[in-house]
Amino acid sequence: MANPWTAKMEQFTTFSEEDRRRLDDLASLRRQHYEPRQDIIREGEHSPECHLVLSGLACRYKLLPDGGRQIMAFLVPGDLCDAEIFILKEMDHSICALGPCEVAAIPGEDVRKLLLDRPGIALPLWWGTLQDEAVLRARIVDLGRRDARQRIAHILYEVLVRHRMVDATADDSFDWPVTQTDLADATGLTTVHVNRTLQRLREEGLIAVEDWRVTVLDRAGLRDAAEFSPNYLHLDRATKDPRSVPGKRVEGLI
Amino acid sequence: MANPWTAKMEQFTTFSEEDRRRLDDLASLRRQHYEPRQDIIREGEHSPECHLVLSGLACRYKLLPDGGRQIMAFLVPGDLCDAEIFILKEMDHSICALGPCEVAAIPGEDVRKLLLDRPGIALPLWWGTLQDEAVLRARIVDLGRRDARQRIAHILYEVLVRHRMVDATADDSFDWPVTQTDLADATGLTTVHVNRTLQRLREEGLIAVEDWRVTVLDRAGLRDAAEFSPNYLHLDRATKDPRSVPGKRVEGLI
DNA sequence: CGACGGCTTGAGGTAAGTCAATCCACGTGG
DNA sequence: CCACGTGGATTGACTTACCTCAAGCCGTCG
Repeated sequence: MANPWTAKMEQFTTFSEEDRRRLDDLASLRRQHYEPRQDIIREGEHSPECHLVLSGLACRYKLLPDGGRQIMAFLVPGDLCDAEIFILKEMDHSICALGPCEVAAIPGEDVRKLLLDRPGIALPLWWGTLQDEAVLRARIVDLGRRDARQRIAHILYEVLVRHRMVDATADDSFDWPVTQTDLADATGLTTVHVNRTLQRLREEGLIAVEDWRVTVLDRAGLRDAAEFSPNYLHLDRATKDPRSVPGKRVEGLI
Repeated sequence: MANPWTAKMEQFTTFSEEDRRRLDDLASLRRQHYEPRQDIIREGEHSPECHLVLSGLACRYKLLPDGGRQIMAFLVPGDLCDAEIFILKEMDHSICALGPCEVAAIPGEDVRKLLLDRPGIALPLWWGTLQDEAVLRARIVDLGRRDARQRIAHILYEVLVRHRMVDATADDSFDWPVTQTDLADATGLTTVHVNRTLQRLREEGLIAVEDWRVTVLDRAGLRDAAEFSPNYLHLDRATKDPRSVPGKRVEGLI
């Protein structure tokens, strides 16, 4: 996977060669490796650089007074962990690598410079944050109005789509270094109930889980089980610039 | 209440006279009135202008295939409804006025011009969207890991704080044109259960509800019931510019 | 080998849901 | 002035999806 950051944004726009080169530079400047279960940034901290997931799976989470944990979002390659550090004094939640992760640390200063030099980049960047926000809203709908089976199906289907968005070679499976306890903390359920619900999705022939990898066996079935409606990902390309290269956008994602 | 938009952003920064004047102009240019239960913008629509709540209470919501509704956020004066229209082709959710609302319709073009003319406004504007996003995450924690009493207490306490943020004269009560059915759709509960839970909060002497107005009788008690932690609102002012007027920020919010 | 983390299973409990009726304030039309 | 309809709040009786507790299983690793 070349640069998942540009790949993600190219669902929305087409970059000039120079734009893409500058983004690639930023993404390869300071590469970091995180071990499974290692925090990338913690609640209350501030960092002069923001973090971009290059490979692996991470999550946004918050710890509760009673020791509980709520996972608010899964981060796939191409997602920014903490764009808020440009503005806010400290993080109001933490980010943790679930499996082994490659991460680019991007100095805030460089992003500011890039936005000045290459004004065409601001919009795709903003689009990315708006998509992230829409993903949060989708989670709210899940937690508020759907049962366990729908919640889990929705998360899995969404992660599949978001993976395929940044990796045109991906098939219907993806790495999933997520314990059932993690999934419980993301869906607002208990481990026990997640276990029984996953069993059911497997029995129904919708998914298979093996060796920390999920395979979607019946894409339409899983989509229906999740009542998945893709509009919130805003994958309809906005710019219709006739000069632009047609190629990059991944088709047939949903 | 003068201009709730600047009042909100002044929790974060201090504007120059000229900045404030320009913002005031935008907020008063095209004033609209919405009746209770009237949609301000609907899922699937696009609008050339974005909407700012000047007075009243509105909500972000999404309709589900089965006819259900999930309210994802309450909008108080000073909140932008649909900043995404600058970027995205269409809304992925709807906004509805809960009570009578005064709304400013701000042409996207004017915002772009303002950002170019007055660069100092970009950061406070961005801060606003980041706060909105943090409010969404708080809702996820609520829905995922808290029981009915905590959820309702948290929403009420948060709305109180956000009101006080934009209205220094506000006491411990606020307009609440929200039916128990609305509150059920926001908390992921049923009307029946919301009813019993509200009764309990009243019996405990934490709140009183009368004539579409909530009065918080025991602020500390409600805060504890909600396990409210204010850090996600990022009310610690970031800029420490010594030239700035000290006055505008509202103290003792929490 | 034992310890451990993650998965699985069973039995029993509870917060919240469902269904259905009643009450009350209101607005409206005859 | 009253009968009526309506939307919202309230209540009771019953059901259920999900939780709790507790044990057992299995592969991995030191």
